Amino acid sequence: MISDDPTPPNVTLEEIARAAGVSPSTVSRILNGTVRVSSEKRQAVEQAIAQFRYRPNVLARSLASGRTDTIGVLTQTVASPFYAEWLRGIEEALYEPGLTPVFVSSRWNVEEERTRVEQFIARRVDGIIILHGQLDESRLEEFSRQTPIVVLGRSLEAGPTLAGFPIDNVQGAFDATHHLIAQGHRKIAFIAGPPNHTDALERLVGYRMALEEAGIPFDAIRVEQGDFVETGGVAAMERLIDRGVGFTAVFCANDQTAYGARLVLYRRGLRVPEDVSLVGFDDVPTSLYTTPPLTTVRQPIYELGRQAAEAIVGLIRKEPVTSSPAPLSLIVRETTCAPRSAESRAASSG
Amino acid sequence: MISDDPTPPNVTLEEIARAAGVSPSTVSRILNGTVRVSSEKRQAVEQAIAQFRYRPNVLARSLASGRTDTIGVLTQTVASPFYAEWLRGIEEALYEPGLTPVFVSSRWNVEEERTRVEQFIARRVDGIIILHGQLDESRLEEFSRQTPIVVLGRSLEAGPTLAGFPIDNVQGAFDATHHLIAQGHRKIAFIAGPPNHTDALERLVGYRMALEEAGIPFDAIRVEQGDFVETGGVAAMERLIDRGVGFTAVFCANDQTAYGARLVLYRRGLRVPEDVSLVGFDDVPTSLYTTPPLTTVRQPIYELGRQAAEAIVGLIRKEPVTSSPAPLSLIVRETTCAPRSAESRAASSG
DNA sequence: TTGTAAGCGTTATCAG
DNA sequence: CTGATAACGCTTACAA
Repeated sequence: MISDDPTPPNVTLEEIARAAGVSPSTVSRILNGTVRVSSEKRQAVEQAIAQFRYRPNVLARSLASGRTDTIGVLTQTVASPFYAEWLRGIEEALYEPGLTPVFVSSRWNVEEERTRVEQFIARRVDGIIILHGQLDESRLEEFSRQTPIVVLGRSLEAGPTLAGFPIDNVQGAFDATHHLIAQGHRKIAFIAGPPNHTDALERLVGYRMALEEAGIPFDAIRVEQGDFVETGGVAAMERLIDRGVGFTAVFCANDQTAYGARLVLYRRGLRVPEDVSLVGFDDVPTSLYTTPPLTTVRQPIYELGRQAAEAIVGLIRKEPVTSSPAPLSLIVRETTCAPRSAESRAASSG
Repeated sequence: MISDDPTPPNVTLEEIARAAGVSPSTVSRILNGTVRVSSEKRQAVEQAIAQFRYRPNVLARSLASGRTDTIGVLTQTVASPFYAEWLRGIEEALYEPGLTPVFVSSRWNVEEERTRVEQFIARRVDGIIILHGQLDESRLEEFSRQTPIVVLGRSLEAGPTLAGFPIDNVQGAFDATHHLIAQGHRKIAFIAGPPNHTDALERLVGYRMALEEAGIPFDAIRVEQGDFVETGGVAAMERLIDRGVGFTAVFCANDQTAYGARLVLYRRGLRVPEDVSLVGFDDVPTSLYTTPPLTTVRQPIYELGRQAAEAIVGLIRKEPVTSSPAPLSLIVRETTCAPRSAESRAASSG
């Protein structure tokens, strides 16, 4: 909707053919290495290509061949350390098979999400990778009939062109909470994620399960609402403290939330982990460098990205897809320790 | 009941035309709103479109129209908090004009960078935005003859289809260093960026200029090599301390470097800012949440992204492009303060 | 091996 | 307003 002039002077395959004194098909063959061509003609063609700086028109090629060698990648936002790492995994894994990822974000909007997928299909991408997403399963199933789809972070009824890679948030959250309990904490607060976000909900479940298993009664007063970003962590932690709720540890629904919480702790003069233990979720790259380094549940994000990429390639090739994503793991760093009241028994050297 | 909704693989415009009893051109017209059509036929067509779930093939459309409504965006990596924010700016600004960004990264590889740009051209993107990039100017000039190009972070001789948006790294680094000096620091260390990176070099220049202006002799012993990521900051800071170089403040070539340096300080029991003041560069989103929040030079990344996007749109429309990027600004937060006293050398010896 | 020719799905140019 | 009919640039049987 912008340009108003005709296509810029672009050299075409036909012109190359003419210049090299061969037929268009021969040029095409050389370009794609389809069949052998006499080195004589090949020379001529290659020279013409170089001379005219010829670049094949990908659009025309795709239109004719029915392939675009392109994978549509849909995320909620591109502006997050979490997604960035994930995209990198996809990108690297797609590089070798010669596929190009096209990243697009739906900015947390379901409507836009649907539009984006439709755009992908309209662009005839060879496959689509969706991270989470809020599209309902039937819709996904429908779309997948037009283009293979892999959804990361969701459990889907597998089909020949649809695969879901669930992520075990419950287990991860359980482990994190359990770790705190094992260190002697009983009053463990939880800063949740967006109430409509599946991951967030599952993490809450894991938290509750660990509590229950340890015979610690769940108390809603220790649960605050966050939003998966720093500001939400700040607000939640402030409410938690101001309300006078007692706690010796805080489990945050993700790392960014933990960053926000950690800042409030700092402002209030509460030390981490001596006064309050802190655990995050995701293991975003920066979490290794917070002060002190954050104990968190590691999602092998980069790996998951790679796997999603490999899965979509498999789907495209109609190969069987093994959907067993890498497991989450608790990474104990330095934001957790035994609560002070238990110090006498712990006798750690810190 | 068997579904009467088989969703044929690929419905085409022609089939819609047939189903609606009109000619392909009429369908096309309705799709593009080119000219008025009788509401009678329009009805029929729209119904057919809905019924068959028809989605126009973008490839064919582009091939025929010579327009892709797409902007190629080339970054070094997609896995950086810095780039993410920048991409978001581009994405938002391109949304309104109806353009779709295609993000691709060259992974710090010059060769790949060239390949990517060529791919963009082969895909007939309407324009290209490059962040920094290592392509030499003549090459860029050449490429820009095929497709308009905007380069952010570089100063380029402007042409009708090429524009560079330089960023004043020197000034930013000068301000940061000056801030430290103004607070009484005299022994200011500098952790540099990659030696072949223009931004890194310019920041070093700014550092030296501020020193010089204040009559403080430059001492290479206080300059350590980093690499713009956390690990480099860690290594550099360790060398700085282990070597017994005295300093009361450290200026880091970027925020990620500062994160690494800050961790070493923490490990060594040096407080920030009481024992050592710390300044970064970029103002990555997380820097607001480090402990304590990082004093840094703010690059209005999001804004720059928007501007780059607007510039490329301008170039495409052949409108004059005003290339005056938003200036950098020092954001004083909590990692800097006056040095304790002349005696207190942070790393005075081991 | 190499050339010919028929598409691929739309848009665009002209007549009606 | 509407419908033929060329492009658009390349791939790919099908022949030669």
